[in-house]
Amino acid sequence: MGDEKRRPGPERAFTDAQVVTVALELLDEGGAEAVSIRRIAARIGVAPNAIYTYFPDKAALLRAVVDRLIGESDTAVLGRAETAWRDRLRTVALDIRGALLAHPGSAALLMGSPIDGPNSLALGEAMLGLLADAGLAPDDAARASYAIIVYVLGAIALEAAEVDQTAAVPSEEERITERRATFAAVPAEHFPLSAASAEVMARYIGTEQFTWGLDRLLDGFERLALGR
Amino acid sequence: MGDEKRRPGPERAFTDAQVVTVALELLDEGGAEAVSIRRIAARIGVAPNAIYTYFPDKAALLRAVVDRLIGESDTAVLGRAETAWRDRLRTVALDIRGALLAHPGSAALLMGSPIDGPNSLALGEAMLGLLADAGLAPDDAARASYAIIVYVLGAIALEAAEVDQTAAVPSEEERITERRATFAAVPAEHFPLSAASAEVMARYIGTEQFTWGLDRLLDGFERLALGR
DNA sequence: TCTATTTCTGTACGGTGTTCAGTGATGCCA
DNA sequence: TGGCATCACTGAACACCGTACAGAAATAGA
Repeated sequence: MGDEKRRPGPERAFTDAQVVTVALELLDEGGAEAVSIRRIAARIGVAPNAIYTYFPDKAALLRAVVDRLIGESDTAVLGRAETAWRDRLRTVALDIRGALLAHPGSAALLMGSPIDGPNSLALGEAMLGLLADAGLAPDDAARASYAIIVYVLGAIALEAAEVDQTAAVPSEEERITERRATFAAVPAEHFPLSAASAEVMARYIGTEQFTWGLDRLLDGFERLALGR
Repeated sequence: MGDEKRRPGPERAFTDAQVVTVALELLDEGGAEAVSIRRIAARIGVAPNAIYTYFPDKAALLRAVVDRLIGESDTAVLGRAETAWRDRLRTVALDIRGALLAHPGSAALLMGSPIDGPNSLALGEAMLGLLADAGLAPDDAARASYAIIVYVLGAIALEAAEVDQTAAVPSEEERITERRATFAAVPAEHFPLSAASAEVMARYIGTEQFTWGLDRLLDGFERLALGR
């Protein structure tokens, strides 16, 4: 691990970590489409193609950004065995949701590149341990772990799809208010059930809906663990 | 509804439906990034900016494409009351998954624009009716409906993220084989649980995993419907 | 000291979404 | 019937984008 500074050539003017940091800044300021090689380079103070010294192409850069995002959320609670497994899972799921929703446009990145960086692996490992604690057989634990990731990322992606990525993130309450206006226009004669559920549908993109669905999934796991 | 041909100006040389069709062709041939205004216009045989007569910007165009995709899957089975609600839901979920996975890159579009077109509304309405049949209270039915959409779209998005969008879609078995190679490289000393579950993890992107998670979610709904 | 290697720059290519100012065709109204 | 407002589309341009290629400067090891 100690191979510092042994190659020839001039000193590096910046680092790959710095590139990822700047990419995240741009993501926060202007959404996913504001993350461009040229803009990153300009902010670092370097020619655009200098970036290619560190990443083979833009896709690789975005993969690194995704892994940084995953690593940002605090997953330590997953291993804390003194807390009930259900609470630990809920906490981490909410934590990840919060971390990702704080960066508008992060969902677009998540869905655009495979999630297989080191931080993602560590998260998966922690969840496997937790689900084993919950009483699931190893294979079931793995399947359950992926189902949770699917649910969490799906929820975030759908929430993020509605946010204007070029502006600041509105609060949850603001976003719900806007949706209420949308669903008020649903024609009751064609879609009676939807019209009657307009209020609940407006709240689809809220924390309660998120935990409601998560709890149903966890109920399903529990039934499996108890053998019915 | 009968306002055909009353405005001045020359006849339209093409239709918005045609634009969506061509966009889908390009999506199938070259993935999401092949869908460009200029390419669509070229294929129709028209100047690029002529597209702006029909759509205010590219985002609106993509929204129309998304709704077309949703409408492509056969949701008629949702209303067939003689089949058990669980089977109906499973069938439709699998159908949607199939329809979307047939178009590589469609997931990227789905996650990039809100899903509120007419076809999406119709799908939601059908699911509300079905979940009411299952014995859920109206509010719970709405929440359950969204939870399912979250799960289905999340699963598809994660599967699509791994596919090279510029080539033809590989078969499920091919994709799993590729993942097996990836997870064989997981270091067992750092991630023992993950390494032990490598085979299941390789199969995350398969039909069985998809239905496994869906069944857990449906189990959770059932528990709610039975009042425990 | 020489040489191989590495980092970064300048330049360029082919693409993108979108805007703006025309140009001609059309239906409506006086 | 003539005029006119309205519409569909074109040509040209702008400001970007990712990235390939060639070269210059700097450094480490021989």
